[in-house]
Amino acid sequence: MFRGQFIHKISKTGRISVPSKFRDNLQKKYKTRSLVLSTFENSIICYPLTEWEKLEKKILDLPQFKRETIEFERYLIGNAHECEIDGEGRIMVPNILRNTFKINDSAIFVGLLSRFEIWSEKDWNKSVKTSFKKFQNSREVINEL
Amino acid sequence: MFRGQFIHKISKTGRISVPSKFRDNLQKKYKTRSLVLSTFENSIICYPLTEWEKLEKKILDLPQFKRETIEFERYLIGNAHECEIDGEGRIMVPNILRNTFKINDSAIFVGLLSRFEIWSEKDWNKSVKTSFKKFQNSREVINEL
DNA sequence: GCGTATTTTGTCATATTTTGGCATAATAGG
DNA sequence: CCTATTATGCCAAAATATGACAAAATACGC
Repeated sequence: MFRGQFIHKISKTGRISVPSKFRDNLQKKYKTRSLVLSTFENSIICYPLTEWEKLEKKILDLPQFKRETIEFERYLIGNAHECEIDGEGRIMVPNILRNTFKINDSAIFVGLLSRFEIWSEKDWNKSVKTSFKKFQNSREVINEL
Repeated sequence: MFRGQFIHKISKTGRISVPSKFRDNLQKKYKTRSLVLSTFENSIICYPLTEWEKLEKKILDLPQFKRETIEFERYLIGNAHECEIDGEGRIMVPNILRNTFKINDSAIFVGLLSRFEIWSEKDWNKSVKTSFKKFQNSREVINEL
């Protein structure tokens, strides 16, 4: 499972090393060295390739001309890029995604069980400020846990 | 069961020894040498790995694009780090958590039955001052005991 | 209270991870 | 086809985590 937060430097060319714990999990649990990066809310969302493909299968079952399907696809699939992890444990974050989220110097990796997110420091800090409050609200929903 | 309070020194690198009573309980009752540390209110919350994984399983069943799920995950999972107890009974507290709660010199371990918390001395002392009053209020609510 | 056993803490050496730099390869644009 | 730009592979330095050992502090039994 992907968990926790890690802050890493990103090179001028968009290279960044994936946290080693994430890499281990990727290898052991998902048997892959590839990630699919896409956009979601204010950050880059990252799926193990194998998980992403499951998601695609589910999306294929949605009614293909329904407005919601198309809009969901344009957003999630239309921004998806496959990235392989190199020998040093790094990936290249595509420019389009980097520019969209203004990820320049450092980036925060945030584990979310079966996937993780990459945030710009600035946006993450902004989101953290309200995160406990949001958590409090979401807690109501998840009372039975 | 985890009970009571213990104060321990934390090294510059973030290493701290887990109270031996907690270690014994972890081994005997939960059959693990690993903890998961996360944030909750004003301290680091610590679960035996085996208990934590039960929680994760429940979370995995929630709809993954729903707002509440994500906000819950970002807060609880996004701050969760697995820590193994080493040969000397110590764990490494990740920098991110240490910085969040300003745990620098000494830390207080507080047992809460199936889990425990790690506090900075300062915050713990602050919380102690109001804790009897809070207890008085909570007493009204906890009727069925 | 005293001696022994256990627990906690400090230090150092080693291993792993992350980062930066550079040379080469691939690609796109003119 | 040549050039400019971007991507990739490789190496090494820096930063960080881990393991081992030993000293200090504390708890325990007598």
